[in-house]
Amino acid sequence: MVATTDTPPARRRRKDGEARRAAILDAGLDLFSALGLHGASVDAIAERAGLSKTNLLYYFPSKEALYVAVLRRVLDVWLDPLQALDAGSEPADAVRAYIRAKLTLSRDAPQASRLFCLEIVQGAPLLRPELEGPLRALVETKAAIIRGWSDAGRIGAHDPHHLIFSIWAITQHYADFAAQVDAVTGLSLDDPDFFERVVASTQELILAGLGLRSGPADPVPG
Amino acid sequence: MVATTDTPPARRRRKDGEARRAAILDAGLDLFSALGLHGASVDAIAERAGLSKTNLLYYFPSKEALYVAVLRRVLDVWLDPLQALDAGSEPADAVRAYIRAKLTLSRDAPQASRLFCLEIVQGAPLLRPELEGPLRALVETKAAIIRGWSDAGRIGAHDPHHLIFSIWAITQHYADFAAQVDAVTGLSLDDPDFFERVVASTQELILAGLGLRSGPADPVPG
DNA sequence: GTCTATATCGGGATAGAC
DNA sequence: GTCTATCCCGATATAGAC
Repeated sequence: MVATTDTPPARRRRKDGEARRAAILDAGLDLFSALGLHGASVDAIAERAGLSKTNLLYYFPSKEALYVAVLRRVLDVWLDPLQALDAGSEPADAVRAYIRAKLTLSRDAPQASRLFCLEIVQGAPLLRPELEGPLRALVETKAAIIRGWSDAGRIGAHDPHHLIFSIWAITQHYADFAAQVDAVTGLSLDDPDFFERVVASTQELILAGLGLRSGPADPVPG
Repeated sequence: MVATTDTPPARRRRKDGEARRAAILDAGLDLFSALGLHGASVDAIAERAGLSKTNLLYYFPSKEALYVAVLRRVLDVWLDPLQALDAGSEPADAVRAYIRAKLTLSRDAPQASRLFCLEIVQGAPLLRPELEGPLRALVETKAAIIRGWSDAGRIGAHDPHHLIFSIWAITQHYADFAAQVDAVTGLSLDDPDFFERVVASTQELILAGLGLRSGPADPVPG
């Protein structure tokens, strides 16, 4: 088939290719997060992405290569909110904002959270270097900020690592264990009311742990 | 070793069978928790359990049947500590004990925690009924106890479900995300010192959230 | 870039001897 | 209860035409 538009064929093809790749990555995230690396088949991913199995393997040389590509993309989203936690803000505001950002991510990108969880639970065979490098460095930076706050008496003394882990654990729980939360309560973060209650409860818990009285609620964006 | 005693052959054989089954279940837990249902092969499980693949399939009719058996066993261990949380105790003592029990489980049975996590993250396809039945009922019972405490003014007002989820999330985090905790801190719950610090931090955080401790976490009152 | 056809293989499960 | 041999299917990946 020839190019039927006046768009230069080369450019056109490349743009389609990018869209195709993105669709494949999306489909991969869907299925890998639900079924695991070995539970998801290339065939099923291809079908969801709207192309054939062989065609998918034209874009990614192998299933594992696709999996790694999906995972890399997830990790980027992952590190994002923590980057934003900065020393300049008031501690209570910074922590509140961070909790809301993490829970928003759990609501809007639960599959990314789950895939990340699957990978870590299984020992992070592929992610280990990323965790020991960039993640560790980032956590140390932020831990230093928190320690600075407590040294200045702006928050109570608390192990910064444990604080960060606790926030991660609680906020990601609502994405990773959504099936359990739903089974027990019948609710999910997609319910706006429930979402706000979870945000408030988590903020109260963490701020109380830091010895900060829970002040006025943070502004709801939107 | 052969049966050279006067033990009746039938009884003896049955006892061996039970031991075999247990060995298979152990091996299954090892591999399923590390590789997932589809990632672990019957062959590998059999090898770890010290028998042949076909022989394993004499004890369990199929891979999935074995997987379910492993999962059921995990669930029993799972529900155990929550059962122990009772209304009679002082709230602070009950919560402290529960947190310690859960973290002890995370230390001593991390694979069980991880397998459970894998299953829930993937939507709990097999466990759903158990979650909506027994687990939900148990949580409701315990939530009622907690609500009773806050109604009586013995703890601050706090959503009981969120409290339970938070405790689960934090305590299981140290088993399920052990790879990440290790990558960031270089420590694990197997380190007795680290274990005690995690117990103390978690207890302080949760108790503060319940209003059972005022101000920053400071073990020395004064 | 996309298709059809096919090579190849691992792994779950069964048959039947002992 | 345990073994050897085998069947069979699904799934990854490749070859080659268009």
